[in-house]
Amino acid sequence: MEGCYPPGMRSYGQYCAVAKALDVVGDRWTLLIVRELLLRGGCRYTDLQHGLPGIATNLLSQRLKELEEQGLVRRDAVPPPVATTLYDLTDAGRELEPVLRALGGWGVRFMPDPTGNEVFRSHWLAFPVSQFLQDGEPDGPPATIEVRTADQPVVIEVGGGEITSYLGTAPSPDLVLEGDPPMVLGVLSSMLKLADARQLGLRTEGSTTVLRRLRFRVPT
Amino acid sequence: MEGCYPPGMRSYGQYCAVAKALDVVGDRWTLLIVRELLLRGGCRYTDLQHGLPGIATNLLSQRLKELEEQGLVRRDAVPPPVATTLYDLTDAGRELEPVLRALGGWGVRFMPDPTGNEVFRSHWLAFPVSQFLQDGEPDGPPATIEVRTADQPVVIEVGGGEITSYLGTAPSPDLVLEGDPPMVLGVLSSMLKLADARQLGLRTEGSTTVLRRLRFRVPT
DNA sequence: CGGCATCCTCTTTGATACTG
DNA sequence: CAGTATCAAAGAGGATGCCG
Repeated sequence: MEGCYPPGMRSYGQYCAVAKALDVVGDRWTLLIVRELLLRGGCRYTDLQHGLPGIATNLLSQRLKELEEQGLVRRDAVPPPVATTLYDLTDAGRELEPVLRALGGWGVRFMPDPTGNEVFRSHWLAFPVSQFLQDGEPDGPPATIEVRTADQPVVIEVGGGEITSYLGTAPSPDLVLEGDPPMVLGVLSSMLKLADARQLGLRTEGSTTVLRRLRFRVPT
Repeated sequence: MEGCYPPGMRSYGQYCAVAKALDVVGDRWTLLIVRELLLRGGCRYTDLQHGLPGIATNLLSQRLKELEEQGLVRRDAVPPPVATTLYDLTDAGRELEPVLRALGGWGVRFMPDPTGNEVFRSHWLAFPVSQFLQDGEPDGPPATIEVRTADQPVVIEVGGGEITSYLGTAPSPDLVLEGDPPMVLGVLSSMLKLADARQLGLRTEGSTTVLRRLRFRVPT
C-alpha cells in the first residue's frame, strides 16, 4: 500500500487531501519544526534545536532535508562575516499556519493540567497570545506587561483593541509577571485568580488592573 | 524528555498547545481514524478497516484503545439482534473537525497529481464537496449529480446556494459522472475541461450544464 | 562553536496468521 | 465479525565523532 515516491518515503496511499497532507507533514516532529519556523522566521539550526527540546540532532537534520525536498522549507546561505545558513519556510510551508492554529486551538484544553516536567520556551507564547487573547477595553490607554517565565522575557502590549507580543524587555512596563508557565498562562487567561496564583508563588510588580482588560476566548 | 503519562505513551514533553495536541493525535493513522469517524458517524470495526485501506488490524485496535482512553472515542455496545459494538467520536473528538478541514485545505494542492496507485473511497468526497464547492447560481432550480467512481455511488445535490452530498443513488439524476477519482475531482473543481476529461475516459449521462454552477474555492 | 553524520539500542509499525 | 498473537523491518532516541 506504499505510494513509495522516493524509496523510504512512507505514504498512506490514499487519494484524499487529508491523507496527502499527512503524508507530507504527518511524521513525528515535522509540524513542530514548522511551528518553530513560523514563530521565529528564518533561523539557524541551533535556534531550531533550542526551540525543539528533545529532538535528536540527526532527526532534525533529516526532517529539514525532507521538508526542503517537499518545498516547504528553504535553506539560505548567509555570506561572511555571519557565515551561516538560515532555514525558513516557503509560501507553501507558511500556509500551514491555519493547521497549527487549529491544532493549538484544540490543544489548549490540555494546558490547565501540566505534568510538571514539561519544557517551555518563551517564544511559544506568541501563538496563544494572538489567537486567544483580546483587548476588552479598546478605548483604554496602551499598556505593557512583561512576562518572565522561561528562557527569555516577553512583552505583551495591549491597546486599541489589539494584543501583540514579542521577545524582549519593556522600558517601564505597567505590570511584570514572574512565575512558572502554567501559572502565568492561568493568570493571563483568567482561569486562575490572581490571589490564588500569588499563593502558589506568582510574583508581580506594578498594577494588575491591566489583567482585567484581557479576554480569553477559544475561537469556535 | 518523556512526560510518560501511562507507560508507553510518548510525549514531546513541551508545554505548548500544539505539542500537546500532537501528543494525543500525532501518531500515525490517528487523525485518519478520526476522519473516518467524522465522515461516517458511529460505525463498526470492519467499516473503519474498509475506510482505512492499508492499516494493520492490530494498529487499528491499539489506536482505538488509546483514543478511548484519551476520551476522543466512545465504544457503544449495541444489543442483539445486531449484537455488535459501534465506535463513535465524543464531543472532544468531534471538535477535531477544524483540524481535519485545515489539513485537507492545505492538502488539496497535492490532489491534481495522483500517483496512480492510490486507493479511493466514495465517502471521502463528503469533506471536499462541502468545503470547496459552492453553488454559483443560488436561484437556479435544484439539481442532482450522481457520481460513480469507487466503491459506492455518491449523490451531490445542488440548490438554493447549498451543496450537499451523501452515499446512495438518485432516482433520476440530472447528470451521472463515471470515471476514476482524479478525473471526477478535476471536473467537479473545474480544473479539468469536460472535453479533455471525456478524451481521458470520463463517461457522462444527462445534462452537463449543472457543472457550470459549481464554484471551486479553497478557503483562505 | 555551528552543522551535521554515524553507530547503536529500543520502540513502533506493518504484514500475516490465528482465534472466539 | 472483531479482534489478538507473532515477528521482521523501519523508525526514533541518545551518544559520540568529525570537520570547517
